[in-house]
Amino acid sequence: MANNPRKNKPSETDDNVIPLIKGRRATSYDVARLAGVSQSAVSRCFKPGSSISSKMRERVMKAAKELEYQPNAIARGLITQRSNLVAVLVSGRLNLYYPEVLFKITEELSAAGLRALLFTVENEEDTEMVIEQAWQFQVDGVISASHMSQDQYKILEKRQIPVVFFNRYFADHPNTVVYCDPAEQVNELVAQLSALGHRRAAVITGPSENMVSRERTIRVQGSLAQFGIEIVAQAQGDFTYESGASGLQEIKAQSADAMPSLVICINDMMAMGCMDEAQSVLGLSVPDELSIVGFDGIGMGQFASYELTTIRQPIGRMSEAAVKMITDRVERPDQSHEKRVFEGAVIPGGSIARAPT
Amino acid sequence: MANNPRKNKPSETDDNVIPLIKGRRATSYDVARLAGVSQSAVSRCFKPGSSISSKMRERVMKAAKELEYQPNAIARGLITQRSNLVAVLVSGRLNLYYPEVLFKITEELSAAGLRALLFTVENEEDTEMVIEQAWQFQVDGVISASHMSQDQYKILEKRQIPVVFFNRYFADHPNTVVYCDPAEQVNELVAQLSALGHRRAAVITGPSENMVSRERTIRVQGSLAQFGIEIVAQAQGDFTYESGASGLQEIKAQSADAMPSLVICINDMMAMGCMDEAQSVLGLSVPDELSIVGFDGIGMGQFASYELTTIRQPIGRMSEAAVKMITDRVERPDQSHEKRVFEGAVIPGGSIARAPT
DNA sequence: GTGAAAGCGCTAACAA
DNA sequence: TTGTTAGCGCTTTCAC
Repeated sequence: MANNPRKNKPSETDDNVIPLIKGRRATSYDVARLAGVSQSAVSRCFKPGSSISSKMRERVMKAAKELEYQPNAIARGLITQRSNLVAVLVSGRLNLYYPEVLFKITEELSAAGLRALLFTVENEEDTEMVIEQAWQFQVDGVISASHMSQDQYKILEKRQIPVVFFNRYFADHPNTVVYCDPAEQVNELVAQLSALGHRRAAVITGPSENMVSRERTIRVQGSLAQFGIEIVAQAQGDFTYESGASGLQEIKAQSADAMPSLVICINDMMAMGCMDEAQSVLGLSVPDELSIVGFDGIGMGQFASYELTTIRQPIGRMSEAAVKMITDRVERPDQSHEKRVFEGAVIPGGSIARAPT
Repeated sequence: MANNPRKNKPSETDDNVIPLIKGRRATSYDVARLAGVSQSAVSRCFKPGSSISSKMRERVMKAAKELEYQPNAIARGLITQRSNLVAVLVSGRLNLYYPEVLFKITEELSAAGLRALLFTVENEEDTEMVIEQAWQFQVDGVISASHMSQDQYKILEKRQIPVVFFNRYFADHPNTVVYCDPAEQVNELVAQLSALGHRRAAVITGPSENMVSRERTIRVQGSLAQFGIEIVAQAQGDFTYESGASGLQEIKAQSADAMPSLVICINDMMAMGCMDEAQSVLGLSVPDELSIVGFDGIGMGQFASYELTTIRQPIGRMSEAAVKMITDRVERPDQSHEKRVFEGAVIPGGSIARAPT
């Protein structure tokens, strides 16, 4: 760096000649010099809870303000081995079809003094790259709301980077997880549907490798069985609007003789696609001829065109929990794994009615 | 750091005693020692385009792989004065009502080798804080898709942090900007509407302090005037679905005697709210009794319940441009300001029809 | 309570 | 081509 004349510890001669090179950001040394104190004193002023006299603090802060000094988080991270960066992994689909999640997580991280390093992940190779990037940037932790293989997780584990899974986990490998298991609410909702006379249902699931989809599907199947409602057709979607629409067509094909009176979609976005397809294409009125329910509780589901009956996830509390779990594990890396399970909440809507006779 | 016995340049005795402390991440020194080369040789291997022999590279890479070494981006950033971090500022509303934007920007940043440090901004004070945070983290640049005052911008300017504004700019202050001016497309669409016999229109605007809203409103007003279409009512919304709905009510109140045959909403989300309100609450059929158009071209607008006629922004190309402009200015900070203006594209939909007679 | 000094992991002169 | 060396800006002992 010969072309940068700057030195961390300026010589006596520099002292008066160059109070502050124009355009260069002030360092703790600049502040120290201006305040006439040692550099470590400046450092202490910016570290909460260090022993320092009030006159010292005052002098330093005055100089700092004058130079617009703010500690360099990168340099701090280098020495403290804490970057205050958390990698947040989301898939494009998640963000498009459930934007609330990313938003809430970022807010909670921010409230905890952490910054979100955002990564969008579309496939396994992306995840691979993202893990390396996160490692290079010394992230303190990872919140993963996208797909991650067990092998990939093991890399993070070996590197001792705390990971919190958001709405997914490995059943056969210990991990820290926050998710929503709406078992009770599924029962509650299916009970309602049963009381409304529904006896023949169809299900539109998400991708088979997706945890959330699998869990919800199992809950739904269990509840339907318990209430004696038959599953006459089942289609697999990919959480998108379009797949909700095509899913309904598939259901129709599967049950050529008699359509079910109820379609349970494993997320709201598919439920919306399904509803539109029913009304616009198949000419089935919702809810009079076909009842539809979803999962998630996304904002759009409540638009007047849909008024979707659904089971909401407590995204705010889940995000808060995820961040808390990360910070806990950053503080104490030996902390054991933990699984925090939240309940859902049935959101009544206009998309269900008494089964047609 | 007395409890960390590690030294960057290990003494001879360390050499054999501690090949690699368990659980600690490998540094370039560890790799150098294992490969039996100097530390700077390791550094060179990881810097593309540096002169190094192939056998050296091979040896180093072998050792690096063995130790799972990846260069520390934080330390690198400290010395190169380049963090490879770009602050991305979005408002919660933008992300909820236009999630494509954040997604695209992040993807493009990633393709350019930059990481997105995500900040959600709700108000002026947030922006203030975010600017300080970004400064502390030594971000190479800022992409702002949320509100920022001119004073706040000047802080960034003084600190020589390149800023690219996404769909907003200061008219009276030089700045670097990417935005969409759909002047042509507004004309094109209004011409169509005129041909369909519309003579009385209403407009639902966004917040008056919002650039995008103001620009679009002006374009719309100009075009309507040009085609001799009267604006019989105008309501102000805040880009949300709800404000689209209430906006229509306000329009109805303003034009008690005779409703307009056309409502132009300044974004899609309000258009959707407006459409739902028209059909579900006011019992006005869209498009037969009321034509509605929007702006943005969000995915949801194309759902079968809406099939919104709208003017799309080329988000992908705009994001690409924004990232290019940032990287250019990181390379050469003296680069002059630039304004890249994109056109829109009319997306035909089912939300407009011949004006009722 | 304060300052001196070491060093976090890396890059980039410079010398060999 | 390779090694030596001097920092990047900060935190944290350790003396005083």
